[in-house]
Order: sequence, then C-alpha cells, then structure tokens
Amino acid sequence: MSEHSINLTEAEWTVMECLWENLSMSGKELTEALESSMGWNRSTTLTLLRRLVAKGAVREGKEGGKKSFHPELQREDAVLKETKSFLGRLYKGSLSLMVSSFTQKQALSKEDMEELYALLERLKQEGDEEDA
Amino acid sequence: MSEHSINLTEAEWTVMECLWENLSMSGKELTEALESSMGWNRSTTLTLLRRLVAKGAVREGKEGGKKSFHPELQREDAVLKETKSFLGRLYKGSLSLMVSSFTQKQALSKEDMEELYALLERLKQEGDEEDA
DNA sequence: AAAAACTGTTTACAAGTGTAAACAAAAGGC
DNA sequence: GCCTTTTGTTTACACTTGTAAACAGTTTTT
Repeated sequence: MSEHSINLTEAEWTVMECLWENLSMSGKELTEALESSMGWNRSTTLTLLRRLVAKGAVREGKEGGKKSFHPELQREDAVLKETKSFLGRLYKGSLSLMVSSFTQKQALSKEDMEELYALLERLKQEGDEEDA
Repeated sequence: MSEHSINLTEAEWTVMECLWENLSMSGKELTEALESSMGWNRSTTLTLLRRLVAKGAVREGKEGGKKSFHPELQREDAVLKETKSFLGRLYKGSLSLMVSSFTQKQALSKEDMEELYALLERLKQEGDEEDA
C-alpha cells in the first residue's frame, strides 16, 4: 500500500472509472470517451488527468511518441476508503446499521433483497464451516 | 417530501448532526457546542448556519428576542439521499454488491458481522412470513 | 446613560473544483 | 521543408467551501 491518502473529486472519479475499465488509454481515447459520455471539452479531461497525475492516482507513460495513462491507484483501495468514510459519517461506521436503515426505508429493490439473502446464506455456510 | 435537493457539505453535516440531536438550539448553544467539539470560531458556525438557512435545511425562529435554530431537513431524508448516491457511484446502486465487496475485503468487524447475520436472519423470517 | 458583553450581519479571503480558452510543440501530409 | 492536424502545457476564471475578522445592533451592567 503505497498511496498515502489520495482523495478524488467527483469529476476525477469519472476519469478514474474510465481508466479502471481500460487500464491503459491514450489522451485521445480518454478525451473522446469523456467527451461523448460526459460532454466534456478536451481541455477539461486533460486538466483532470494532469491533476490526477499530480496526486499520484494516475501514471503516464510514453508509447511511441504519444502519452498513455494508467491508473496507479487501485479501484478497490479507493472504494474501500470511500466506503469506510461514508459508513463512518452516516452510520457510525456500522454496515449492519446501514443495511437495516435501508431495508426499513424500503429503499431496497426486490432483486437486491434476493441477492442479500443469497449472500447471507453463503456467508452463513462459510461461517459454519470455519466453526467445524 | 418538500426539500427538492439539498446538498450538504462536510462542515454543514457537522452542524446538522448537532441540530438533529437537539432539535432546537440557540446560536449560543450551537457555537459553543461546535467550538468545543470542532474548535470552530463562533463566526464559522454562524456562517454555516446562515448558509444552511439559505438552502432550506435549517429554519430559524425567534424565542424571546434571541434566535433559535431548527432542522428543517430530516436526517433520514438526507441520509437516504446520500446513501443512494453513494451506492450508485461506487456499487452500481447495489447494496448487496457493497456488502459482498466489503465482506470479501475483510473490512468488517466481528461484531458487525454478527449483527448482519442476525439482521438478515430476521429479514428472512419476515419474508417467509409474508410468503405464508 | 456610558461601558461592557452578547448576538447578529457583512465582508473577506485562500484553497479547491469544474470548466475551458490560449498558446506551444510535435507529427503527418503534400 | 511548410502547412495542417494532433497532442501537450499554461493560464484563466467563476463557484464552492472552510474559516474567520469587522462591523453593527441589543441587552445587561455598573
């Protein structure tokens, strides 16, 4: 774990998601992708990229004259960090508190509910095996 | 649901949490509370309050000359909104995806795990009853 | 009532963020 | 080797956010 504590802004997340999907992209690819998906001007994307490089979330390489960009920060790490801070802020750091609030609010789709069941079953089994 | 789409900044959340706990506070109480818990200057708190009033998250009343502040935005609503946007951004809107990522990352405390078990057990039963 | 203390309003200002124009350098076409 | 297109770098600028000083109006004390 080398990244001390990189914080991404909303717009930067968008760029990162793009990079996480592709792992290596040229400036052109990125600017085009984000132009079409976000309507961003070329310059906007490039600026964001520069900032991301500055904060160590992205690394740039040179492939045949042109630059290429690669995510340096792992999505998993970023997501975990965000999640923890989110849970901390709103649910006293407790996942189960979040789940229960959410279910009580009926803010849970049928499918999601089903999946949660299934997930529980699996977890339960794993737990039982460990105990055996 | 009257609040269109109030967005709270980090600092504003802090103020709101304070208000949600007490429901009605004088400026003095608030500034003191936040001075001691956050080290904020009186002016800082008052500025935040003013902004919160401006965005409709707080209502101010007059009790005996002095002002009083009340949360207008409900915590539940704010939390739900945040949660949805959070899940959307990081977990394709899926709570179960979040739970499973989280458990896989072992970023879950023993207690939290237990609670989740219990919670889901309960949910399951409720679901079964409904089916019956 | 003048001074002191308290409460409320205006103004400020640096850092961060979204958004992009302008300018410069390099590559490609003729 | 120039002209055009593409790629890369600088500069800009308004809006938001955290943080607070300054100033003004009120209430309480001597």
